[in-house]
Amino acid sequence: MPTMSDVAAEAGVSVMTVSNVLNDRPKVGAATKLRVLDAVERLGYEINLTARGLRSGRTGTIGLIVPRFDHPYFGELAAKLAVALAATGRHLSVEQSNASPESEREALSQARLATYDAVLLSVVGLHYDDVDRLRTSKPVVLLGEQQMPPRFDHLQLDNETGAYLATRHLIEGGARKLLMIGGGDEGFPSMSTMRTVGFERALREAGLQGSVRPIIRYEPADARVAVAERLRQDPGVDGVFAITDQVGIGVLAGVRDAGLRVRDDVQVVGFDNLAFGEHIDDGLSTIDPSHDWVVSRVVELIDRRIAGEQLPPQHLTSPATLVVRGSTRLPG
Amino acid sequence: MPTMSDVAAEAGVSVMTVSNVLNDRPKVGAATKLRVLDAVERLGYEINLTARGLRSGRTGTIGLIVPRFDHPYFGELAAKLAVALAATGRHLSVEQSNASPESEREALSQARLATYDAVLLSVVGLHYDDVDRLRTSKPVVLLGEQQMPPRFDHLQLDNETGAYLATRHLIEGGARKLLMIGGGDEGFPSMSTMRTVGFERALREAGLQGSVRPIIRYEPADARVAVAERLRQDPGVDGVFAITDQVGIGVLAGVRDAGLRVRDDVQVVGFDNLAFGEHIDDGLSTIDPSHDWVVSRVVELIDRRIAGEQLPPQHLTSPATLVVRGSTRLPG
DNA sequence: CCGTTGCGGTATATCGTTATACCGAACTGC
DNA sequence: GCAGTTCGGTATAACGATATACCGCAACGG
Repeated sequence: MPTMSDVAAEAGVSVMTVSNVLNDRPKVGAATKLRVLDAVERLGYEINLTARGLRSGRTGTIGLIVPRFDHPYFGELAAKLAVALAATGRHLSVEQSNASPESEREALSQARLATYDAVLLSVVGLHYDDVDRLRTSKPVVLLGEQQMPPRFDHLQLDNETGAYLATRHLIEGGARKLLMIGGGDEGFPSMSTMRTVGFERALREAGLQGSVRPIIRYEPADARVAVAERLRQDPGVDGVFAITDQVGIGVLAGVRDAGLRVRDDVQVVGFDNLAFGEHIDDGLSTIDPSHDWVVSRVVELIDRRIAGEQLPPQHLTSPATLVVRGSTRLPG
Repeated sequence: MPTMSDVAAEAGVSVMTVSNVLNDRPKVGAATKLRVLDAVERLGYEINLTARGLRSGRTGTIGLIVPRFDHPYFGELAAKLAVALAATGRHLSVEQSNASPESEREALSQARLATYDAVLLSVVGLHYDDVDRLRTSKPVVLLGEQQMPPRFDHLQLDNETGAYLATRHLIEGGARKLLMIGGGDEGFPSMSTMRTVGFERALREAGLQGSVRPIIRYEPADARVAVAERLRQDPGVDGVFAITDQVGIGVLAGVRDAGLRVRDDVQVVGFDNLAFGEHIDDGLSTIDPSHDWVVSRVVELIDRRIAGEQLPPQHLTSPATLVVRGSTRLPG
């Protein structure tokens, strides 16, 4: 592969001039510019990003580290981030943190982080200490609902309000005996804790009782079994708040497994507004996490951080809004 | 951030010795090794991957380029690849090719590809010429159903057999008037063409007629409208082959929109075996693309390519198997 | 006692860029 | 006519690793 020197020789100029042309730096004459571009064309030259990165310290690439690739939530977020970053001339590269314990350490190592201009770290499933250990010279923005060291920029969702809205919606649609699948107070303000708090606030406000059935993994299969079992034990349940849409799929299936009808017998609402929710059964009502809001904040924030702007750690909370579909009843 | 020189100074050895220790190269004494590791610890040194990459030409990272992050098919494949690669000490980094036309060019540029030890390129949505233009010194493995330049390693699915199995299964369950949603002969052996061929082979074998309703985007929403419309025009349809599971979701919804029952009135089978298919309604019957098979082939192949082994371009076809769930009837 | 071998370790060049400083020629203003 | 700018361009030294070649010393065989 040709290098910049080859191009310089071909065009009869110095390497710096080639570099200047390729980076649109000012001090280069029109005629020279053409000669260089011509030589680039003839040799099929393309820049070596590794060398550029080493010398300049910038790579043009933003890293996004997610716990897993095969969860639609991250896929949908990543897709939107990629588009938004592309618009600012940056490039998104996504890594999975929990392919193995070993690979998690590696993905979070200073060495790996340093290959990016900035890192977006989805903290779901990470521990406070894992993140606190992070040493890095590059900007890091945390994403997701988990308590984390305050020295980082951190964007999260308004879990409590979202859960409150979801639950209130169930109640307004006539539910009187409510069940939350997933969730439970974990003793610190995690996603699970905060959504449970919101669930309980809505119940309290309405003077109703409800119960929480925690599950270990937020997977459809686990939720399905848990909800079916519970509905058989406790047939009066007429409203289920699923902690995520992924859990919600399982809840819909579990309601059917128990021989009941979604909506008419048991209303169901999820959380996350994943794309498939629109087409499952008559649609899964849910809480929208405002990905677009998050994405534009993130892009703005890393722009400023990369530019070296000094500002205190930003802790932002994105709004949660209710999306009504066929798994719940409208009030009245 | 400390560099290798700092560590060398701290330990009272040369940089090469530090490098030798850190890379587990033989020619270093036990005592020296300890001194170096100790210095590394004290300084909190981590290697600069960019510098290593520049000098050695290897990065330890494999790139996976997918058309979009927000499609579960790629998420599921990427997750399995990440795990399998982690086991061989490599690291997976995923990029999206179609965030914008601009970013597609960039993702496929020699410059970008050169930052990886090998590149896995999902060719769905790419044109023959886009891929044919690819110039790269690194191994590239193509993934997916699309006709592509034969000089590349290429893994695809046995689309024809998969579609045949799906269709035969519908027929065995009693379907007599079949409809394929998505698909159509595109004039070259694309995924759409091959799945359509398989569909038609099964029909021919059974002496039945069927029709194909192409759709532009393989999205639930488009499929839903298309299938509902068709079922109203043509009420006798009792079996639908959806070209993908994603389309299948839409078909299930469309069948209900048309006032019919999935399975009892209209059997439905999809393709891809996406995770959510197990929990939608009573489960969506589908064709499994043998991701595990693909993943182990890919890992093996890039191992050999990276080792510099010379072998002719590998064109492999993964087996397709039927997964029966609640959207179809068992024969008899 | 001397040539050889092997072990532990080092000096130096190099990967392909960009940052920095500097330089010569042409132009400007007075 | 000369100092001061501006413009176009270059030489050189990094960035932080690794590849290569080489070196000193102890052990060893004959």
